[in-house]
Amino acid sequence: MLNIQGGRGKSSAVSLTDQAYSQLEELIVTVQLAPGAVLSEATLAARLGIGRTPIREALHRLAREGLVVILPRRGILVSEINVQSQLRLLEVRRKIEEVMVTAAARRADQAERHEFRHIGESMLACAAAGDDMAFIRFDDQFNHLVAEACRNEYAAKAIGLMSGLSRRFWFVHNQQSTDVELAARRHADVAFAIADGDISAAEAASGLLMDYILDVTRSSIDT
Amino acid sequence: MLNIQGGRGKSSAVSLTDQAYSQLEELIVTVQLAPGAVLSEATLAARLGIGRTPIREALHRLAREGLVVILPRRGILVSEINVQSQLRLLEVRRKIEEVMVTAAARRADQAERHEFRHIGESMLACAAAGDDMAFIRFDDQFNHLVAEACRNEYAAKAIGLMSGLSRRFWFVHNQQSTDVELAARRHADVAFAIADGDISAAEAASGLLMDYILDVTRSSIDT
DNA sequence: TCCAGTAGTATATTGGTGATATATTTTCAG
DNA sequence: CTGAAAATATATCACCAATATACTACTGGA
Repeated sequence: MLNIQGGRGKSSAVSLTDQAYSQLEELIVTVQLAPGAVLSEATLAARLGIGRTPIREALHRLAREGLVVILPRRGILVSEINVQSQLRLLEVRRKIEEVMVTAAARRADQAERHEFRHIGESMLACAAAGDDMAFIRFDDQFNHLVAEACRNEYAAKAIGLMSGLSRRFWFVHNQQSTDVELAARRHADVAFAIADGDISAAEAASGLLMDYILDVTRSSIDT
Repeated sequence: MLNIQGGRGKSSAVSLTDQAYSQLEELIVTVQLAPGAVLSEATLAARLGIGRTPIREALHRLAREGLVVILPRRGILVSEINVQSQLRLLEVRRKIEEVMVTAAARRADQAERHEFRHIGESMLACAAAGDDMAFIRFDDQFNHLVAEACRNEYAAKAIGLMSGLSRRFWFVHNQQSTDVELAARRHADVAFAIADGDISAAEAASGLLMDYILDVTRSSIDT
């Protein structure tokens, strides 16, 4: 039989597949593995010091997210960065974020609302201090908190499909063309609206945030 | 080296993983593998007559879609059907479908518009004839056509994440409570709006279709 | 002779199998 | 009731198979 309830024991043990996935995603998102780079399961297995099976499963996950392309029996290559593709991604990401943000404004508990306010204020502080790296960390926290507070696992999973490509695009283009002050303002407005439970304000702020991201994405065509 | 362009040769060869995935999804969606059923990689491998590796990869895909739950080192079970969960799913599916349908109305080519009209008319004919099974097949065609015509791979993938759970829910509940006439009317309105390239009509029709699906889902609570 | 084209062979890479290691639950003796 | 051991399941590994490309030698014609 099977104990359906599941153990209260630590299920935190991270599988090698998860480790491989995290490491590879980080390498690709930060373009340490550059777009167009040719990979192989064997090479990566040697590089990360684990067997081929976890590497293989991790690569299939990354392929689903569009970060690598698997050419059966030929090899694996890191996908190219494509602005048109990114614009299509934002077309649907905008709507999903809207759902998540309004749901979070409706459903977040008190602890989460405090956390939203804290993150919003921290983002503004980072912008004032010009600390880009700290801002990016808070942005990560913000995204995870929204995913949890919206109480909608399907929206969270759908966004998760796109987060890798979005993060890589941001990583490559923010260095040159990002206005951290404005980015922080747009994010903080969303965070405060959720903290206040103001649904229509959250929806409006989310729209403005996505407009901003869209502008940055479009402007990257010229550079 | 690696020929990036790739071969013009047939890449249609279906992997065992794909076969296992298709078969298992069908078994679960049609509840031949009932919710709560306990599975194991070894059992399924024997049942489908293939090795454990393809089974394993297929099960991980199904877990992403929420059709099975993997309990690490303990077992695998077919997920339960949950109306509340289905309502959360529809909350986000509604928005993604809206994006896809409006995009399809904007971007479909002539051949696709003809196909949309044909499918819409066929659905109405099925309803008039009371042929449920034929209607379901056209619904499948319709969904695939929308995914292709909207020219947005990210929306298509996001919907794909949810299609398994949606199909199973429909499979279980339609036998008792579906009004095929109305379902066909709602679907056909969307199809015709796309065929005409009428974006706002497509958006409105999509909303009505989702309202209908939401009604059916909510009404299943009482039964 | 020299070059283009082609068939055949070698190599590299993923796809897939079955065995082994490890973790979790269950059972049963004390 | 407690704890050790058996049972059972996945997680991982090492190996083999299938296949696509790259390379090489050969052939035929100008």
